Amino acid sequence: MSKSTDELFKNVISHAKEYGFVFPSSEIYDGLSAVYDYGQFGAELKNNIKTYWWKAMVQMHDNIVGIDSAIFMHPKIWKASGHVDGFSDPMIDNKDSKKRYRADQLLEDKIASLIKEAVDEAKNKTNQKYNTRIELEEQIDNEKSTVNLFNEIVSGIDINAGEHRYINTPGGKSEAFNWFTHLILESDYFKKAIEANTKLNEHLKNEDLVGLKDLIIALNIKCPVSGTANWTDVRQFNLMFSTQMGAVADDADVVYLRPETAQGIFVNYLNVQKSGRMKIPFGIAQIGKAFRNEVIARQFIIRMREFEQMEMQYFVRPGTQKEWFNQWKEARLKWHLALGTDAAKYRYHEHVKLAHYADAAYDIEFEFPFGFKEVEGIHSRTDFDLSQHEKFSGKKMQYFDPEVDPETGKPYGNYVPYVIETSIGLDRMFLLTMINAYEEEDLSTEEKQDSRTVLHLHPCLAPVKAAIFPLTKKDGLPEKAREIMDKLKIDFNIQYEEKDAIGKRYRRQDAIGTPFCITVDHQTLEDNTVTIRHRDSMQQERVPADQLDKIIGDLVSWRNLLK
RNA sequence: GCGGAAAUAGCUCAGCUGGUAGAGCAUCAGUUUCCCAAACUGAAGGCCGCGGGUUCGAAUCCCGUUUUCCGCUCCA
Repeated sequence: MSKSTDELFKNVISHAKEYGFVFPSSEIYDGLSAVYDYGQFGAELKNNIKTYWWKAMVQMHDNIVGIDSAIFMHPKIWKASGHVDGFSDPMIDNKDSKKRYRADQLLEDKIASLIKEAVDEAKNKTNQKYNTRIELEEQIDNEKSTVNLFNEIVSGIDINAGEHRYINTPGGKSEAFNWFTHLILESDYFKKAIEANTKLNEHLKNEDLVGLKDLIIALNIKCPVSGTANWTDVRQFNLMFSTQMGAVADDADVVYLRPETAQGIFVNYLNVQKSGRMKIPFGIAQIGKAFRNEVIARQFIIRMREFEQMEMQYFVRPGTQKEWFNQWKEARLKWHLALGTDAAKYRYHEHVKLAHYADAAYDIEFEFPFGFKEVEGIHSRTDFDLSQHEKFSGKKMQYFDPEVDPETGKPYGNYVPYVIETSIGLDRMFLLTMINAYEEEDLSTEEKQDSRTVLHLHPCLAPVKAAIFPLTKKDGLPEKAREIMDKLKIDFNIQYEEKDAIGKRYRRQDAIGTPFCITVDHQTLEDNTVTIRHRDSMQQERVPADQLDKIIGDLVSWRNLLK
């Protein structure tokens, strides 16, 4: 990060606070870490971003509907979704290097390296004994594949039955290969690894943090950075917030604050499908808050404990997920670019390591001053979520598809739909919009140094659509200006200002991104025309006052973004 | 959570080797002004982050603490 971009980010943050966009939460009580409040203009801007999304997703698609599900949900939902297990990681710190690790990953790595020792040893011995060259294929001769090999051996899969996957011997796999696997299974390294693996799984299952630490000590695992085994205790990091439901403390059940809005959609999939008579493919959209106890939550509103998501889950026929995935990937980037953002600031990032539920995943990333960061994710979630809920709830999540498959000539029939998810972080989108709009413009001439800070917000998103100024606050100009404002404020968010020099008022509106300033002068009293000044060009034009609603209406119309 | 830095008016900061708290902008009340900031007069605004210690005396020195920033660690 260069000095100047670093500076830019800081300036945007202080601008956001100074002009009523974003305030630190509970500031008068020293603040609450990683929680922020949206101020008077921030709330407007945020609402406008939501409206843009909702219109683009729901209003513009006749097969997508929106819901608003509760933040509290049945605790079993989070078991089904995998959040209860996946969202609480055992962590351990090395006291010398100050590095933090996931305890389970440290152990898995150690187990993998033990297996590798066993395999290498067996390989060498086999090569000696049979005077042959057994080579592990390249693709499995690394740690990850070693773990796979290990898992297959452990789970009793007969590797002899497989193809030439593990061993590449010129003379076939028969005797040398058997000897090789025999050596592995007999190896002390391997036995140690199996034992460690068994214990690891046991401790994880029982949430035995002490056991995990003991195991790390017993295996003499060292920090890769400091090289010491000077570890802290293993601690549990719960990434879900919990609270109690029920007024009487004794009877209260633990419920979680949802860590994502998606599950609210999945558990209502049947309700929406039936009550709306939805036909596949169809989508369910939702905007709502979600909560995550991040280990480190920083960098302003990019990572908050309480945040808002705009998600759409698109239910499709199995086998068609790839096409839909690609289609939504394109469509979502278009939504971003329609705002006029420089396309070079966006990029796709493909997930190489996929989540347990996904068969494809792309992020849309934006170049923030501190680097490219995910703003939106498009994930192909397969039928994982609905199948899980089918399993945990016992309710059938199937859809009967009466359409005829042209290949078989029969209807597609019953299936659990596949899901394409588009999920955008509203707060990140907000920050992106602010950063992208923010400019410190140098307006200096030879005679005079001058500058202005301006938010080049898209007129559709601007918190205030227009400001009305009487040129001076006498001669009946304020009255005339208020008269014009009263007509406009029915349709638009309007501000009235009469204090300070006209130039200063223009600059104040620039700072909050108001696209248009309307000035009432003496000529207005004569012929009912006003000047309208455009934020970005600073150019003025004189127009009839009674056409303002149409002129402004056209300029801030959603048509400009959605067409 | 660890390490480093910082915290003084709404904002940006000054305040020396301890001696009663300062500026500019912003705000408020007026004056001036027919189109792009910083014109004139006046007013208000501070437990110098919080707690302790040293001292006759602490914004200033010491210790602790909180918050923020910058790194590291985590993030389907």
